[in-house]
Amino acid sequence: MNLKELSRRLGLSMTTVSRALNGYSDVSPRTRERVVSMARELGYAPNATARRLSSGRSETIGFVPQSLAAYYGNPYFADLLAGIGETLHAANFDLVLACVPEGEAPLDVCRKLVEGRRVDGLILDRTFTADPRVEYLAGRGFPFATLGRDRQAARHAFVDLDGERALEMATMRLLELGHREIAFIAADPRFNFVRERLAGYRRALARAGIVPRRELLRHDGFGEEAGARAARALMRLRPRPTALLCIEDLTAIGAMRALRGLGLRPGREVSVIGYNDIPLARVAEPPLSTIRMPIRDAGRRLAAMVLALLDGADPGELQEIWEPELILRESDGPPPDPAAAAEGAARIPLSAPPAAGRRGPRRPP
Amino acid sequence: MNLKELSRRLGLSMTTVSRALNGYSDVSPRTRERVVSMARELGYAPNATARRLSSGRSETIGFVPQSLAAYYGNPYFADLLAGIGETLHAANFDLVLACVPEGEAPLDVCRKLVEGRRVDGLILDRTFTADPRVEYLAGRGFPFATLGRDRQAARHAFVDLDGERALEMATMRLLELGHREIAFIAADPRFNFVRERLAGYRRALARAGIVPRRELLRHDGFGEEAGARAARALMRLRPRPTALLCIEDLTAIGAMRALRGLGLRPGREVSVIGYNDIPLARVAEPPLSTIRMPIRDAGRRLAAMVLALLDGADPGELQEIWEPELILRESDGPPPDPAAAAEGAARIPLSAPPAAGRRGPRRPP
DNA sequence: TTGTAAGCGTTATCAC
DNA sequence: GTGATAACGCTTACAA
Repeated sequence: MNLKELSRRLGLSMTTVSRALNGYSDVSPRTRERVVSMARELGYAPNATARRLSSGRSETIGFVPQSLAAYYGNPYFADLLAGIGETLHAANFDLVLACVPEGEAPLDVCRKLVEGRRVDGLILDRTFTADPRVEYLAGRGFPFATLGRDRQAARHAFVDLDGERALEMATMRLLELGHREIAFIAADPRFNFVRERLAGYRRALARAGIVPRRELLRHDGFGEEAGARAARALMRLRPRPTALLCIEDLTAIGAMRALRGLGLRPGREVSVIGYNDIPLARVAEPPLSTIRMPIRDAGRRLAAMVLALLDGADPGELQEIWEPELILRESDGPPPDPAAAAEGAARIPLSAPPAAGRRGPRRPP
Repeated sequence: MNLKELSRRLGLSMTTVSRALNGYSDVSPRTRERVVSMARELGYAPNATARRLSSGRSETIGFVPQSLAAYYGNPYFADLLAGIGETLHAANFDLVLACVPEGEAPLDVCRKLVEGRRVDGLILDRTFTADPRVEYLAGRGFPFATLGRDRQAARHAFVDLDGERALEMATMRLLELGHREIAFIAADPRFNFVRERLAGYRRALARAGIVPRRELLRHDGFGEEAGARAARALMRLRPRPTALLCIEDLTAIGAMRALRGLGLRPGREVSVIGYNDIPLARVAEPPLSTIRMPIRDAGRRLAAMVLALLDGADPGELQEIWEPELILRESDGPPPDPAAAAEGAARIPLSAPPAAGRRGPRRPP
């Protein structure tokens, strides 16, 4: 059953039927009613492909993850997609999920989608500071929105949590608790959000007059395993860090596991703070202090932004930096020996551990 | 740049250019080369929508999850999509992810996709025993494959782990360790996989001459929270179960957490076995014994099956039941008091706890 | 308010 | 080997 057949049966032209069905005003109520009820009766559904070709719109938005691998084992992916999907669904748009296969560049996937006119707009996540996907799309003026900023952010729509501020808050919290040896388990610094968070960490420390030793910063990656590995390495340092900031909750949960394995209680001997507030964070042991990221809402906004772009909105008006919220649970607390930490640790120089007796008191063995 | 313009520049007809580009044999090598190089030079990419309309194929496969909500917090979703996506990508098909909004039926989403001819085939997951999506699609002879069986499974392609066998193995393992009070934290029994696993549990128990008390079976749902809740309730039972089978790993991880909260060590006082072998299972505390589900491979197979269906394959030839593998880690072990468990517990009747002194010895308080 | 007809950019069917 | 030309099923000027 197609439009031609339906109009034939109604004794009307395709034009009139099409307009009746699409809610145009210049069709008589009686005709519309006849058309609609006959369409339902005959089970008519318009052919989306034909509509798309004719209208020049694909009614489809693509999502091109930086790497799906980054989401393996990561529970918040479904929530992001749900937010995007429900918004697109309401607008009768399809969501194409582009899975970038190992060894292929996300840029090539973007290209395929854009040049084949398979999508009207795109959503990107986990932007690199210099992101080839962004350069390409912004260069072409193609409608897109990103989760996270990058160096071209001024030119496109985005939603981002203020990661710099977030890590500043988390670091300040630890400083206020008396920590001085604060480590950061980060990830690949090509990710812009890694840099931002790092900047917040450094800023808070700098304000406290602390330059963190190089060894306190690690770029291990996402996921539990990476967090555990990093934590174990950090615990071998002397002086030993009394607090661990983690790039993501899974990292933090892995780190806490490693700590427990070493007989160190997270939140007591060593504080840990995560990022994202995944469902697991609330029920971790101990419940993880973290930064709340309303990922579902972010998905909704991203989809809405792309839709707005298609309606001619200005990308400059579609840039949102959300204020972070620090969720304090039980994985952070004062360092075990605040006096020693405050006195000794803060003056450790940037690179090598101090030569014996050269400066400052050493920690008790 | 479109086909017409490209052919004009080449001084060839659209027909020839189209055939040269699509690898037809009846075009001279010289012409093909000219066409291909000119196309690249001018950055020609065919309009997918036009191709789709003309060829009658949408080159798109849809994935309609039973409920995306079931995947919130569930880490294996990305892996499933990766498997589907990489296979489709290789075939130059798009993957449309249909997010079923709360309050809407997955069936309606299927309808929209099928009747609007937006997809050539579908993939479904978490089938109900009586699944409206399946009834609808099978009834129309639409190409689709499911992750999991249902009562119409004979009529369509599917991949499934043999859940009945899996739970039989898990239950037998516990019986061999000496457990007799074995609880099952299940989920909504409309899911066919819940029924299958339940059947395996019952079969193994029956073979050991055990009819489980009704209270030992719970239908709490997925996720950590549900698992924790169920475990706490089960631990209030007398006699107390010495082992917990869980419908999914997250459930099991939640259950283990609750046990620890009650001062019970998983793998010692109470054994726990999960299902799926998500990455978290390996690093849980203690490492979780579970059933391995190669979800990525399942995604790959499902996509390949739908593609095969489009090439005319017979659904009856595309039905795979995979043999489960029990992964033994540290969350299972003998019951704390095997003698008492073996003697007393097995004879508890099905429904109510025994009236005092009516039959069998009671457990020591 | 309704109808005619020209696209949309391909692929497919024929002739030549 | 190559080229007209007709679909594909819809939307949308424009005409009536």
